[in-house]
Amino acid sequence: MKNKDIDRIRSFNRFYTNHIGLINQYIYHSHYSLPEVRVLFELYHHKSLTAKEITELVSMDKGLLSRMLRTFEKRALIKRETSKEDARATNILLTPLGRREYEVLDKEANDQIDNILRSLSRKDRQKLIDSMNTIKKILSH
Amino acid sequence: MKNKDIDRIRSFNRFYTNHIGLINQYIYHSHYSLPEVRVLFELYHHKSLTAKEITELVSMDKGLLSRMLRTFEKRALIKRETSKEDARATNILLTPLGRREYEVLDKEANDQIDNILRSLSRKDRQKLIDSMNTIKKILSH
DNA sequence: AAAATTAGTTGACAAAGTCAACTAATTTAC
DNA sequence: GTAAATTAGTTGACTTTGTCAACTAATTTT
Repeated sequence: MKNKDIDRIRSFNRFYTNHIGLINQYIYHSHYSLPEVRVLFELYHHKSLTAKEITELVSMDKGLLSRMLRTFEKRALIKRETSKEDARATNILLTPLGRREYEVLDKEANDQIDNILRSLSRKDRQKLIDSMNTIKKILSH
Repeated sequence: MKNKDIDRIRSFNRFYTNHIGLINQYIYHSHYSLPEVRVLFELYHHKSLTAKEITELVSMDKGLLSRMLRTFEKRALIKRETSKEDARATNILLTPLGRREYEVLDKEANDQIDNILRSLSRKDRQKLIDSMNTIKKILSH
């Protein structure tokens, strides 16, 4: 039955939106906002990115990002290097301090998930991860 | 391996946040914002709610909700009735127009999901829903 | 070499959310 | 039974987040 399927999926979407919201609250209470964490995440996992690339990765307005990067720069979290190939573009990368800051957030996020996993049996944990992988694979087409 | 599990879950969370974001964009382009849709959803599924109850259901600031309800009232989407039992509280319910408006949004959301399901084989569809139910059950404890 | 495009910055603004003070109604506690 | 405390909802002031368009400087395209 198709309609029932749709309802189940929408119900899951509501449920999971809520679930992720609860998880994010935690990191949210650091002095980084969620969009800031996402940008730091991308910078951490890429060595170097242009502002353009970041806006695409996290689908953020370039004006907004520009200001965010300025505050990151003031806090010495990032370093900018004008691209050799194209002087319009700037390569942005985390400073050692920026990397350390991200690692704190990363640790908090890990702990958060770890707390949830801890409350589950090994069997449920495996089922959870299998289900997530299944969903990801199916929806990635 | 626990760390790998954590990574997989975080990866799924990023993936699904993004996925839901894409789905929501669609409804977002109606003239209702996401929080507005959530409030309409709750009102649609409850006949009558107090403002207090709504703030709890969608975890929204009461000031913000108060203003939102005022605009809903101006657009004749809701009706308010002072509670007989407690004159501080107001029972809020959708007008017939409000219900029709929500049904349009609901239809759009269904179509959105339906489009995704359409692209899947029956087998994948079943696996997708099973996985969602599994996750929901495991994480609801 | 002029015209069009692109990366990033800036300013003006709109939308969303937070917080505390306030009113009116209702409990609670003496 | 009445004063004090609590509760539902409104309002105002403010912050944060996001949008949009104009602008500068560099680079392609024609």
